[in-house]
Amino acid sequence: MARTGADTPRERYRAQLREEVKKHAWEQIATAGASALSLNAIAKQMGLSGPALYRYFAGRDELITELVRDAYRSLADTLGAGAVGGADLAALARALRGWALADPQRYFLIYGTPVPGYHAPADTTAIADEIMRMLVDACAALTPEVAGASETPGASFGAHLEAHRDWAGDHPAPSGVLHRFLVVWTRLHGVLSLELAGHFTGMGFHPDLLFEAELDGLLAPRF
Amino acid sequence: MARTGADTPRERYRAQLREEVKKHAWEQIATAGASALSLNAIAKQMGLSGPALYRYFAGRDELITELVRDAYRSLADTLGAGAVGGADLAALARALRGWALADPQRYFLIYGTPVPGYHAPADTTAIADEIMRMLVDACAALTPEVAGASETPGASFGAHLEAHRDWAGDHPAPSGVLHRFLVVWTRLHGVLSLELAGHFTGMGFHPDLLFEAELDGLLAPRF
DNA sequence: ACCTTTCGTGATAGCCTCTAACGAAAGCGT
DNA sequence: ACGCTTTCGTTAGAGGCTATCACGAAAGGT
Repeated sequence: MARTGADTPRERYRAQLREEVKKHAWEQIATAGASALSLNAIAKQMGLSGPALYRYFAGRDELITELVRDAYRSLADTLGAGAVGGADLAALARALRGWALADPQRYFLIYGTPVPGYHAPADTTAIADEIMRMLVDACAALTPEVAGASETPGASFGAHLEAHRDWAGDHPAPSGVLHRFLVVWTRLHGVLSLELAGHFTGMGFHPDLLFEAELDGLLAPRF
Repeated sequence: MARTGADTPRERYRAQLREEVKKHAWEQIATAGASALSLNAIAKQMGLSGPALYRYFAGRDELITELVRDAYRSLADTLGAGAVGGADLAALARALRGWALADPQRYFLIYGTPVPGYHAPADTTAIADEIMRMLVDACAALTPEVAGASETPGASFGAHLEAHRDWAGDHPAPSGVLHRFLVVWTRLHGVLSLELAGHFTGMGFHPDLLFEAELDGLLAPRF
């Protein structure tokens, strides 16, 4: 199968120009953040004049949505490549960190400050689910037998998840695994986002060691 | 002492108008995010015309910086009020969550996606240090005697912090406490920011229970 | 009552998004 | 190879924004 569904030369050119626009967009985002993304400036950089790009993108919002989609896709592919031959949570976590450090603003485009009005389209959230599923799988592979008993004593969150596990779809993981996944997700995002936002700069310690320490705790039988 | 250093009626009026501008700014931020903040729109809302506000704020950036400062100040006051009579980490954490839920965009203005070029002024980071110090104090109060031994076996991050504890200033806490503070900070931020960003919506479970579960782990002798 | 400082205004430049109308170019079918 | 049709890129324009400037008006201080 052809990777791009472009038979006619027009669609070919169209897809190519769209990609070039997105390339410039990522450069702008990396250097000045997503809020500074200017469709007009991109047109100038490409030697085009102003409204030309509106033949290819309905507007700034559609371009950003496309970038969000590509970011999710890139993360899913990176995690998929980082977990070849069995779901290894440690490898997944380190792949996530590497991907985030390669372009912090790309990470923030997905997991950063949300725009109050914005709602991601269905196909984007589908990729987000795919990412979450990979992490759930890795968590399930971690504790295959004692999965249900890895709860912190006194905390009834596992029981609560038992009654609210619809979001996991048809995944056969016990609720203890789902709990572990949520903890993995939130803890990794916590260290990563603070590091990427620069809140550790000037503190002196190495953020990767903090990340590894948290990861160690996540891999333990009772997290 | 007077709370505002406004003796003359001009300074009085000036401070009052600045506050009114900030009030409208917070409303805009809460409903459309910080990137949609418009100095011009605020002027119109106040019955003023365009450039009038430039008598009171040097520009959009200065207004946002002022809002960031106020947000830090508000959080520091909230945490300070939530920890009267000894530093209680659980109370501090719940006060933090309540403050964040009251205005998610205000939380993101501090801990959200950073603008690549921006650097906070010194007095703002001073309030940030004050907040961190309150959390470090609460962590120190948690484990007064076995503080140094609460490390995860195999993870040498505590030893690393021993050599890089300059950021803690003159705080007498052992490195184990500093490690615990970092873990508290990153974990609470992890759950909170994902909840505030809406990444849990549609999942069915109650985010406060997840928060409480994480907090439970944080209060344990070995986190 | 005067003088000075401050305030708010309109005008202007430059950036942005996005729409509309027009001419040019390229692909497509015959 | 020729014409038709679709698409492309352009300029012009509306409306919004930040920010600066110069001017008149208002208010405070002496």
